[in-house]
Amino acid sequence: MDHLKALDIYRTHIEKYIVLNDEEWTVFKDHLSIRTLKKKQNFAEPGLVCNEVGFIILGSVRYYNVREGEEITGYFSFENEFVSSYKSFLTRQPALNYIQALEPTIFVTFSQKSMQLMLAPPLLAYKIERFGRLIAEYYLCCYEDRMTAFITKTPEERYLDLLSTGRDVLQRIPQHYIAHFLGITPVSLSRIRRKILVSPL
Amino acid sequence: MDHLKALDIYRTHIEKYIVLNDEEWTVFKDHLSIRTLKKKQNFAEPGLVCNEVGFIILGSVRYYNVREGEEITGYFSFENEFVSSYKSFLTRQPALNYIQALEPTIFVTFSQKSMQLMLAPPLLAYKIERFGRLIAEYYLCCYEDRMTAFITKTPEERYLDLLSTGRDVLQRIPQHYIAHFLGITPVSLSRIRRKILVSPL
DNA sequence: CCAATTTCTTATCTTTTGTTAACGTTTTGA
DNA sequence: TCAAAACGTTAACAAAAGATAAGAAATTGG
Repeated sequence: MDHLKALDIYRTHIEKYIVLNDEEWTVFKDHLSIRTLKKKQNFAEPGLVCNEVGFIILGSVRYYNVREGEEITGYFSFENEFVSSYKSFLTRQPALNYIQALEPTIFVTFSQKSMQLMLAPPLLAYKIERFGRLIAEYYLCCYEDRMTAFITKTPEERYLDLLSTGRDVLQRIPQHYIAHFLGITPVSLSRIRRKILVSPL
Repeated sequence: MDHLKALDIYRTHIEKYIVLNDEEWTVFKDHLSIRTLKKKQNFAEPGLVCNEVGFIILGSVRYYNVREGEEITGYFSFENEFVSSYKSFLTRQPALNYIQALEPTIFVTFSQKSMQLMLAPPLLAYKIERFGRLIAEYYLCCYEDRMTAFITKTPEERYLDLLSTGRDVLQRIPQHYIAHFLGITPVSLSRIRRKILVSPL
């Protein structure tokens, strides 16, 4: 995967948010970097401000917190999704969570500083405001769905939802990560799976 | 509470997001409405697109879903907070939840249509893009905190957090609403409260 | 002011979930 | 390739939470 190819993919995907002409893209592109992580390396970690918003070209990450020595996985992201400890990025407060590569992962990233520069009025400001708005809205919709599921559904239902909509998530991710993502323990998820196997639906 | 007073309060509060000069305010103001709800009336409901973003001048609301005939309260908002079924507002898909006034409540609102009009390039567009970005970011930070608490904390800890940071929430809201907000049943919350009373800290 | 409703607590019983540990399988990395 | 580590399942027990019901207290709405 060479850099130009990665940037092309990025440009194509953000066209859902903002369409840049060649002049704008030239400026924007200079604010983008390629970042690669090996498996288990961190994109973000607690105590450090997350200064970047990434976009996964290839690979995947998990978001997790450490509580009483245990890792609790809260979320995953895959190809063509944005990745950031976004509250930290926005507020410049230290992050509370790790973001860790689950496999060798290639990102296109821009920094908080670049965001500020591009928001300063010359060429791109207007479109970057929109870009920032749409990224925030994208995250917000994810969170709203997830929060609603937690309030109104049982762990078993959330697992079944994941089964039906979950693309290849369940194949690519260790099951005990999925368990925490669902808000339960790995043992409990194993029980739910057996129950479903025995009496499917 | 007369309308001019309410609009003044609104203008003051949104200055955290965008500062409008008098000309801009004049235009913006024409897109604002005052909406009042009696106790138990709905700001939004399932099946209908939520076409407004409100801001509470006086009063409070709860967000809730209905599941198997039971109302499950997921969130609250009070004075000086935005109110909307925001994903519905953004996507123009029907909302999944009710938003109900907990007491007689006064809102300043703008509509989806106004948002679109103000985003169309003449005077305000740039500032409205920013406004939209900052509202989305505001919501996103709320959601991120809440989601993290759900993944990493027990119901008892979430209740203690609410006790320490909860302003007057606990005084103003029936306890069984709080219970669902914490992700547990009212009976269970009652038990947690007793446990804390018996052995505080 | 008072009856009706809502709210909170408590008790009992049931179900679900967590904890710990054991065991077999799979994956990993040197 | 092979030993170590990670992973998933299962069992047994403990702890937490849900369901239901009853009763007291508080609030509400005529």
